[in-house]
Amino acid sequence: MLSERQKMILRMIVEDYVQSAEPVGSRSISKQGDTGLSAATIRNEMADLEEQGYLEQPHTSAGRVPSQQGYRYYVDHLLQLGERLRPEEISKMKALFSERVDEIEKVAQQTALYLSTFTQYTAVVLGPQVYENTLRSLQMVPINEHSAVLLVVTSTGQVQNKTVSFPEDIPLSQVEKLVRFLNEKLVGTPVYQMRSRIFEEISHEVARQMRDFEEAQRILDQLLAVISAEKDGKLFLGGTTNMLLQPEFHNVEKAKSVLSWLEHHDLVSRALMQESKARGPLSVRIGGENELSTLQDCSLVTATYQIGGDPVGVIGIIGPTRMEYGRVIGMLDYLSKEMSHLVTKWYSG
Amino acid sequence: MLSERQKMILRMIVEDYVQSAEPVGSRSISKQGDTGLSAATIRNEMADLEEQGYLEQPHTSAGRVPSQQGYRYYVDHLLQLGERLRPEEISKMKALFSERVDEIEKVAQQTALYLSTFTQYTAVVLGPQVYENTLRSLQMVPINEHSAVLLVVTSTGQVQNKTVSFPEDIPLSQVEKLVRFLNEKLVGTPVYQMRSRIFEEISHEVARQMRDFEEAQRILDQLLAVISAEKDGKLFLGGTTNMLLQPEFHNVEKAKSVLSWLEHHDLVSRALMQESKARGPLSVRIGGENELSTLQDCSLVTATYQIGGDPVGVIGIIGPTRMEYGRVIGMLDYLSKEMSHLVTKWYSG
DNA sequence: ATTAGCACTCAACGATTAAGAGTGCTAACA
DNA sequence: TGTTAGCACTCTTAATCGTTGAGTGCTAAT
Repeated sequence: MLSERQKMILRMIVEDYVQSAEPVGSRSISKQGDTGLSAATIRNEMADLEEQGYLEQPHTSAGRVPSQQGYRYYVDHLLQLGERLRPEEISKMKALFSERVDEIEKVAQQTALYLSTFTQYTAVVLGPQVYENTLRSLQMVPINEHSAVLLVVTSTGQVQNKTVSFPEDIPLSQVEKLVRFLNEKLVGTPVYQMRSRIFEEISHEVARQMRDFEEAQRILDQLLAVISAEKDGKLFLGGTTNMLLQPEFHNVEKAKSVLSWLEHHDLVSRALMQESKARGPLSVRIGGENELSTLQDCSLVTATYQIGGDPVGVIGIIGPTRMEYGRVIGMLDYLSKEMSHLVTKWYSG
Repeated sequence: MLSERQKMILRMIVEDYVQSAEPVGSRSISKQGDTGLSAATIRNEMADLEEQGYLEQPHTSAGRVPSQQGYRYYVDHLLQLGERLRPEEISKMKALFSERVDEIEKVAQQTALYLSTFTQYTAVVLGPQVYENTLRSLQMVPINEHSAVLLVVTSTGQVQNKTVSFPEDIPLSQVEKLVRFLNEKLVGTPVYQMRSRIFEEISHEVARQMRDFEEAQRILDQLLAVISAEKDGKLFLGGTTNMLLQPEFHNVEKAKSVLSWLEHHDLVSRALMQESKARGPLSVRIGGENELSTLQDCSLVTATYQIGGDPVGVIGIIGPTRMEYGRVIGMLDYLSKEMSHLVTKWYSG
C-alpha cells in the first residue's frame, strides 16, 4: 500500500519522465515547487517505491524510471482526468465532427490523422463494423459475356464489390436469374447470418434451379467471399512514422519491428478487435501486458465507439510505454464519444 | 570518354559497393580475380575516374564510392541486363500471374509484395487507370427516405460508390428518375469525358426536368465526385519498412522523411504518374535527379505497364542510390510486361 | 520523522594512442 | 610508355584512461 506522499512522488516521477525521457533524480523532484521535502526524504521514498516494484533504476547513480507496474498504478489511481486537452485541439476536433459527413470512412481517416498529430503517437482507427447490418440489395452489372460485377449493398450503405466470371456454357440470363432469386430471398438478412442461411436454405434450392450444381456452388462461394470481405472493418492508420520521433525507437531494430507489424493491417485489426472484446470500452495495455511480442515495448490504448451500447469500432493509440496517458485517454475518450454519436446518427438514418 | 579498362573498373567498383556498402579500395579490385592489374594501376585509374566525376572519396585514405554520375554511367552503359533473376524468383512470379485472377487489385498488391521481398527495397504499384474506361452502369440503392448509395460501374468492372443524401422535400422517385435519365444518356461515355458532357449536354436538361435547379446541381456534383474519385489510380505499397534495412537509412531523420512521404499516397501517386509521363516506359532517377527533395538520397526506378502501347499504370522501386540496378530493372521489366499482358487480357474481356 | 553531509558508483565525455586501411607519389622495370 | 613495387603520409576507427558530474545510500544531527 502506498502512502499519500508516495503516491504524489510516484505521480511526479511518471509525469517528469514522460516529458523528459530521462531518469528522474531526487533533487529535481524536491526542487519542483510545492513539495516541502528535501532530496534526502525523496530518496528514501524512492528507495521504498523501488523495493515495491513501482520504480526502476537503469543503473546505480542514475535517477529512477517508472516500471511497468509503476505506469499501471499511475493509470489506475493517480491519473486525474482533468481536461488536459488544449482548447484549440478541442475546437479542431469539434470542427471535424460538425462537418457535413457523407462518408464514414473519411471521418475515420481524419480521426486517425488528428489523433496522431495531436498526440505525436501512432493512431489506429478500426472502421465501424455493424453486425446488425442487413443486406439491402444485391446487384449485378454485366461486363461482358462471361463476367460481371457483383455488388453488395448493406442497410448502412456500405458497398462491397467483386468481379466474378462464370464459364462460357452458362448463359448470362441464368446468372441474372440467380441474382434475382437471391435478392428475393436474402434482402433484409443480417450480414452475419448470411453464410448459414445460404448454406441451409438457399444452396440446394439454387442447385435445383440451375443445371449444374457445382457451378451454382462456385458462384455462391464468390458471393460469400464478397460478403465476408465486409466482415473485417477497415483499418485506418495515422502518423505511422511518429513512432520514429520517440527516442525509444531510435533503435532501428525496434522501430522496424513495430512498423512492419503496422503494415499488416489484418493483424492489427485482429489485435484491436480482440482488445475491444476482452477489455471494456477503454483499455490500456502497458508494455508486457500486451500479448504480442512486437508490442512488448509499447503501450496500446484503445477505446470503442458504440451504437446504443454495442461496440462497433475501435480507436486507439500506439506509442512507447513512456506515454502521456492522461492526454491520450482524454482524447480517446472524447473522440470515441463523438464517433459514437456520429455513427449512431448515421446508422439510424 | 572512358577507356574499356576504366569502364571495367567503374563497373567493379559500383557492383562491389552496392553489395558491401563500404568504400572500395584499390586492393580489393586488384585481387578480384580476372583483372591482371596491380593495385597501383587501379589506383591511377581510380584517380582518373574521380577527376572525371565518376567516383568520390568520403575522405582521404578511404576507398572510392560511386558518385551520382558514376551510377548514371553504370546504368546507361555498363549494365548487362543478363538474367540476374534467380530461377525460383521467376517461378514464383510466374505463379502469381498464372493464378486465376478475379481482382486486379489483388495482383497489384501481390506484385508490390513480391517486388519488395525479392529486392529488399520498397515497392510501389500504381493501379491501372484506364482513361478509355466508359460508364457501364449507374446504379442507385436507396438506404432510407433521404439518402442512397450511388454506384458507378465502369466497362472494366471498377466500382466507385458514395452515399449521397438529398433534402427531405425531394422525393425519392424524383431522384430515381434522374438516375434513370443519366443512365440513358451517359452509358458508354468515356470516363474522362464525363465531366464535360454533364456540363454541356445534361445539366440544363436535368434542370428543366427537376423543380429545383440548385438541387439537381448538387446531386450532379456528388455524382461527379464519385466519378473523379475513380481518376486517381489506387496506390499499393510493399515493404515500406525495408527502407530501414538499408544502412543509409539507419539515420532516423532520413528514414522518417522518406517514410512519411510514403504515407501520403496522393503525393506518391502524383510523382509516379509524372514519372511515367516524363520518361519512357522505364525510368531510372538517381539521387539528385529526383525533383522531390525527399528523394535526394534515393533512387526511384519505375516501369509502366500498358494496354496496347498505352501506359495505364506504373510499378516501381524506391531504395538508396546504392541500389542493385541490374536486378531491379530486370525485375521491373519482367513484372511490367506480365502486368501488361494481364491487364490487356483483363480489359479486353 | 526529516535533513544535511559525505563517501561512493557509474555513465558520459574528451583526450590520447595505436592500428589499419587506403592513398599518392616516386622510382624502377618491361 | 605503361605498369608496378615500395614507402611515406593521411585519416578513420577502436580502445584506453582519466575526469566530470549526476545521483545514490548511509549516517549522524536536528
